[in-house]
Amino acid sequence: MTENLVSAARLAAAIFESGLKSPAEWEARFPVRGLPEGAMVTRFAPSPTGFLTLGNLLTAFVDRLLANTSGGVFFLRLEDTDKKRETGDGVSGIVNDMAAFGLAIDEGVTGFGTERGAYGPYTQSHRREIYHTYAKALVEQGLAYPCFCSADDLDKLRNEQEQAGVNKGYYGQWTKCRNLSLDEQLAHLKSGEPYTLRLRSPGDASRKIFVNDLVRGKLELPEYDMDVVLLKADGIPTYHFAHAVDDHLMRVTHVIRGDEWLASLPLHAQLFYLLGFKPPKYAHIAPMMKLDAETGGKRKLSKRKDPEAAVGALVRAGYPNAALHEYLVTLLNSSFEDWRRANPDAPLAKFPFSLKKMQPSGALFDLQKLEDVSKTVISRMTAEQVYAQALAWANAFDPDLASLLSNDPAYSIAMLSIDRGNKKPRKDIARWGQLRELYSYFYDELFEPRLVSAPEILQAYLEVYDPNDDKDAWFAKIKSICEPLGYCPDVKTYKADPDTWKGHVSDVSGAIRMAVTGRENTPDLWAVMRVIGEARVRGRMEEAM
RNA sequence: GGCCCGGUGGUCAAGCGGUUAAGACUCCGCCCUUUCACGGCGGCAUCACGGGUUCGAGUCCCGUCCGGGUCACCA
Repeated sequence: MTENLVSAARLAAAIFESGLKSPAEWEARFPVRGLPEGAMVTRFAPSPTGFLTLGNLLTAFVDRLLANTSGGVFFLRLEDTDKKRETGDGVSGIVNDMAAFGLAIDEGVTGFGTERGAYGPYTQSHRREIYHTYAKALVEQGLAYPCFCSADDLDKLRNEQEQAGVNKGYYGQWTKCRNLSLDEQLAHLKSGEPYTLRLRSPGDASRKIFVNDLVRGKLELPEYDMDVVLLKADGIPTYHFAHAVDDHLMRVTHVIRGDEWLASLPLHAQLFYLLGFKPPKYAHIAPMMKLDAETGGKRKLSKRKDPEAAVGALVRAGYPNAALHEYLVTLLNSSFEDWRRANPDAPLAKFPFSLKKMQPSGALFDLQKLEDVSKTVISRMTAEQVYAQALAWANAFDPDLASLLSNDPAYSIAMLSIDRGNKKPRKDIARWGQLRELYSYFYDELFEPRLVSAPEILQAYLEVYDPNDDKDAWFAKIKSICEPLGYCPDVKTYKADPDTWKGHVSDVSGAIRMAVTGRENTPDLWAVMRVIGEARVRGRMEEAM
């Protein structure tokens, strides 16, 4: 036994550079966080490959929610251990998308090459020394060994296994490098051939382990028995090893990730155990899905195929963050809709979000539902809030609209106040990008005049029009011009005997609406006319005749 | 193929052995309404299938089928 340990120490010394810190030193440098009981530490750990979709953001959103509701910490870590996929600055896109989406981080990566927080570095490529410390410790305990198999060797191995109809992988009898003698290992090392560092797994696939997942509950899975690669030939860790080391040292309590990681849970459990770490709690959440137009089936939301689901595209379209957030919570916990109805004005953070209430299978990204949620969210805003947010959006994406809006703020706010602030607010705006189209007639620059087929209506109305009329007087006048022109002032009367009339009040007000706004569909006409003012009303009506 | 996870209306879903199987979105009717909306009411489910267990089963068990994931020096 001691003999073995001595060998292991010699092997470790031959593999690793000298002067490495000890695990204890890292432990001391990243102490357990002094957070109150129950506070959750969560992290979002994407690989830096550019922008994010709503689906990607789903896990980050859960992370943020959990940290918020528990008084914990949420940070951003970069998993840039795959140098083959490196694409320059893949960081800024992610940071920008998160910021645009309204997801703040407490610590971690803040931009290309910048970060803040006491548990860094938060970029894996800068943590090499730390990984090597722990890798060395594993080697010293005989729990890891260098593997000199080349990519070709491994291909051959897989072929053999395929032929034999047996599970593929580096395990059991197939582990060529596992039982090399120290002298053989040293000789290989000395020759300078590339090698990886593999785990000497004590697992036995015929045994079961029980792991707990916060979404799915208790899971029975086979023990992990593969000698996975811990350190690649370039000395950079694989995801699995980095996950264990980082989440332990960064004192993460809850790992929220896509359910594609479920299968590696036994490996991770083993890694934490062998490293002597307390494992975090896990929640594997299903990815957001999309109905595939070609196959007709569900498939994971993809950056490439679903550009409309990219965070940048959603923000550009003008969905308010609050709407995006509410939509996501609706997807996460369906009980949210009931809660929201009961607490229309409560902040989202007050919602008792529960991982257990999440559906284990993937939900479809539903743009219509998003639109509806967004309309409701916006309908509950005050005119001032709508103005501020719409203007901020327009400043970024539609400068012409921005100048129209800000030209006369009081006017714009008056426009946005129509049918708003009452118990049944109008639900017309789903995204700021619709504002230009929806409210165009309030601005002469955007107004598109339309000819009205019944000019006599306009003529008659112009004679009685008084901009100072209150709503009842206004409405009475509309009715008063109906009959002389052959229109029925009362809808029910009209319906009882439609043939004796040319139409009813709806046609009369419709003609006026068309002349004044160029639309068939607008908010309350009386209010619209008050806002745009007498001059415009008269001018447009005359023009429409 | 091995292992794992799922399967309640077009969509998101409640439900956890006894319910007329909630609710939301979409769609379609109707009602309310000066218009446009909002809102209200109604319609839209053989709970994947087949066997059990039970007085009784979306709800528990087994099998089948279907969907997804995973088996990399990618994450």
